[in-house]
Amino acid sequence: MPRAGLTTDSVVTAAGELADEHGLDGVTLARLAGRLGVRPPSLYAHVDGLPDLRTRLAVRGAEQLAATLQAAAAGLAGSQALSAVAHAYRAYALAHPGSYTALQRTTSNTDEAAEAARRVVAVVLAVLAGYGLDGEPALHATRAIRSALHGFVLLETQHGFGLPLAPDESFTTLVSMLDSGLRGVGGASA
Amino acid sequence: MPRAGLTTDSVVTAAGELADEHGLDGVTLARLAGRLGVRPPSLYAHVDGLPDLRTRLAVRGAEQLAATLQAAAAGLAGSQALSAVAHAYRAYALAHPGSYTALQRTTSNTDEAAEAARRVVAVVLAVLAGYGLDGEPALHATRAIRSALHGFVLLETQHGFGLPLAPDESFTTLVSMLDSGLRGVGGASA
DNA sequence: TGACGTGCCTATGGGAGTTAGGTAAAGTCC
DNA sequence: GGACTTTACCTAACTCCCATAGGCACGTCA
Repeated sequence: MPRAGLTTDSVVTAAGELADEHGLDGVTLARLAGRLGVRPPSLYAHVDGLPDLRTRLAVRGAEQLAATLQAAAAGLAGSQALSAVAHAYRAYALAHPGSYTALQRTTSNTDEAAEAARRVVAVVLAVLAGYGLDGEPALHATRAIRSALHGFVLLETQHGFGLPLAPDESFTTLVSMLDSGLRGVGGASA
Repeated sequence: MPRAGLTTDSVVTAAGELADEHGLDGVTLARLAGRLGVRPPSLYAHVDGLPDLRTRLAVRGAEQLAATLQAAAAGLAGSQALSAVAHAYRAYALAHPGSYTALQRTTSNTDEAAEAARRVVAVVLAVLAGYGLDGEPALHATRAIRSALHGFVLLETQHGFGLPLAPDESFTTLVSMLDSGLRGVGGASA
């Protein structure tokens, strides 16, 4: 029997595809092994069990998200930067729902995950500088923005919006609320 | 052997406690049966398996949340109402993390779940009326508010905030951003 | 007091994650 | 090019979970 030629990277990649198709809970070692043409125990040579696999998915997702946001914000400032980052954030989550869920559900904070999270925060902080915010108030505002984007995307991907109302417009409303919210808070403290 | 005297209600209540202690994924029929002094199959007399139990947890959580928000908003308007609702929302999620997770993850939309969701939306819409918002813009704003609260609470309960920064202040920042965001959007369209 | 409904039980099956130990393919050194 | 080492993958087996089927005994009501 020829070897499948797996690596940790190819296993995690396949798991990501599985997560985007069947949801994060649909990622089982049995199904993943089936897709890779291998028996479940063989995966343990590349990944240390299901929790480790989930952590790796989360780290990969965080890194991709951070890179996406950095690229989106490049060369922009103020409202334009905020809007670009927000839409890039949402686009990533919609395109990779499984990875996004994984990245949210991580409890084990590895160094790589922390590093990716730091990059995301850095991008938002750079945007906030355009609103005259820095220091501790900027950190609080970062949390607020992150919360809003995260919540919206989660509700949207998990079909939490009951009403038949265009999500695009709702998202635009959210972004402009954040924009004027930042001007209100920033204007008071800057 | 004396009977345990279970009812559907007592089973769901115990499951809610379990969810708040061990997380929603920690709610297994085996563990639940152990807590109730009963064998796992006995639970099927009161609940139709694990998915049904999760749905019931979600419905109960949604009803409790709606009632909490209604009580918090009573007699208030404008910024005060917004702040009261927001803080009540966060307090409920922090006090009942398991139920809150369940209420978020529901995919099966029963009539009761829809009704509870409708009540939550109604409370927020009433608050928005104080900002001069109604109709479709109010619905979009409702989604925005819900997203922000939901995202914050999720990040907080799942320890998504890496930095050692007081969450209370971050939340206050979020609420005031929403407040000025609503004034910005509301003033433009009302 | 006897029959009935039903709450809870044991027994059983199937599927998932995980570990232990074996086999054969791929790489390495003389 | 042949022998040794490494390692990718396998089968077998264990545990824990959800779920179903069928049986026993408790409580009620005529």
